[in-house]
Amino acid sequence: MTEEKTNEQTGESPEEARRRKLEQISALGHDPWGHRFDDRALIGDIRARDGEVKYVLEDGTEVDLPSEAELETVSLKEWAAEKGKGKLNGPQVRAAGRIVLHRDKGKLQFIDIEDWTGKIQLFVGQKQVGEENWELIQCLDLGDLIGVDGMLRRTQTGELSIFADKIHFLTKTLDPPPAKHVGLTDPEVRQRKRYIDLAWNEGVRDRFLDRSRIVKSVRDTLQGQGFVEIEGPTLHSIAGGAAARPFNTHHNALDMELYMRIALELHLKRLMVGGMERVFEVGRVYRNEGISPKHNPEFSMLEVYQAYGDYELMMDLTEAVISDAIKSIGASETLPWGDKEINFATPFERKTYDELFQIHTGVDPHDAAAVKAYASELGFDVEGRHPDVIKSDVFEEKVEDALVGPIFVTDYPASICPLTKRKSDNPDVAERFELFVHGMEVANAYTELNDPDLQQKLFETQLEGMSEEDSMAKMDNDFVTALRNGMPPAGGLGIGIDRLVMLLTNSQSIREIILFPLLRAESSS
RNA sequence: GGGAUCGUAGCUCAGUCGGUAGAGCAACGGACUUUUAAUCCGUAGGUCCAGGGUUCGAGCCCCUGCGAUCCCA
Repeated sequence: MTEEKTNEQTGESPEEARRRKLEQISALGHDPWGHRFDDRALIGDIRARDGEVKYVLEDGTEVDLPSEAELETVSLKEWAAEKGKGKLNGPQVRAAGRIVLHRDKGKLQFIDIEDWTGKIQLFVGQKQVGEENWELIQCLDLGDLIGVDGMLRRTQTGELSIFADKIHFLTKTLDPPPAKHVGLTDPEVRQRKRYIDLAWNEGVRDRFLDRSRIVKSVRDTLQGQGFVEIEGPTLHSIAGGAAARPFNTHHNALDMELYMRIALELHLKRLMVGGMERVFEVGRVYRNEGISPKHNPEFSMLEVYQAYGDYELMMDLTEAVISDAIKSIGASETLPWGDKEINFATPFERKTYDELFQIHTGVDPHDAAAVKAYASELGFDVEGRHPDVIKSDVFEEKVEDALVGPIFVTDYPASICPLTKRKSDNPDVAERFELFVHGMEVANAYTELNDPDLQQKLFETQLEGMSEEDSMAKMDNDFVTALRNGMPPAGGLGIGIDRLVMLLTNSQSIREIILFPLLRAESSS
């Protein structure tokens, strides 16, 4: 403690070193926080210009360079020696990006920079950039943002590189990056500090860019079929349209209890009454329930309604939306899913609820007593509960997890579908399907119920053994009134955007595809 | 809500039986004008998640709390 520190480098923390260099950058007359930097090309586009790099012989003849594959076997140096005396020439380029790797060879440095289209190596020599710029280059740290002007060429080993004429300083990074090539692994920190995860962990940024492409593709597919996107309210006075516990909130001026929406359904249907014949909304819904690898309290839903349609049409639409989304991220119909695969070739398999029930349980779905006995064996509480609720419990337990899919499960028991039209030849069966893939419910669709009297009755009917918050049957008089004004027969479809993105990007956790998933508040201690 | 596992340097991780706190990367000083996770020499860096307990002695054992991950409900 009393020992005197004789060496000025003693005890300097990474941050102190960076702050020292920040001061130095200012002292050299540069703004350590940078400024507008025009005319830079994206690194991906610069890399695509590799064909413009030529070997120019002394007589002025330009020779194409060997391909990347050939350079695996022959060094560029040997290749050039064979061609005769000459020099490499390429286009003048300007790039900007984050320093992700740094190899210091004294009077020569190799700096890898990255933007959101790719990485490229900078060849930076003291003699080439000049003394003044070289001093600035001594102040660079991993993570800093820089710009570069230089010629696109290849090094002796064949690596496509920008041979720097000048380095521009664009922004200092005070925190050191995570371990190179290992990155940030702690899942908590990855989510709390998503910026580090995005900047440094392989594939994270691409996954979120894919998410954006998928959402865009969904919109394009629907708009291409004449659907119109709308924005419904997120604050609802009745949390209807789905069976879920809502978040409660309050409007002060109106002194009114409100709920964050749990579904988009009922307002989109009101629009159908108003003559919006093909509408959809992609939006956030909020469900005050548990958090799991498949559940985040806020998530994104697509709901689509098509006048004069039905659930069969919604199956075709689901296939189109998913097929187009796969194309939009440049993927193929067969996608990896962990150590398994998913084959999204259309048409997807279709089987009825009862068929699947029979197959996976061996119990006759029409024999209520047998189903009840089977459920009892599985440990379900069966007394005083509606037969269809019992059947639904068994279905979720024994069938859903077993479904590999993609498979459309069709024709659900009507009593658990209060917003769905019944089959004209069988009022006990609802024209509904759900799409399952590897046990995950991805889509849910109905031929929409448009009979106001039946809708009112179903809202009034609580199924035995179902708590109010687990039930979709919540009276919404305003919605029933809307139906009295004539909603066309229609097909309606809901797709869980997050789950679709999970499946298409091989992400087993929803937290990998939601930028900022809900986390417990950090303790202040 | 229940169970299991985890929390150690900026990052990734070791830490034996309870006995002086360790490595790699990053950082700092030095050498190097064609490197590829560059290499080589040297230096520094710790609230072992928090609080309590047991003990001569706790990163390690016990309790409580906080946070995380997975499984189950």
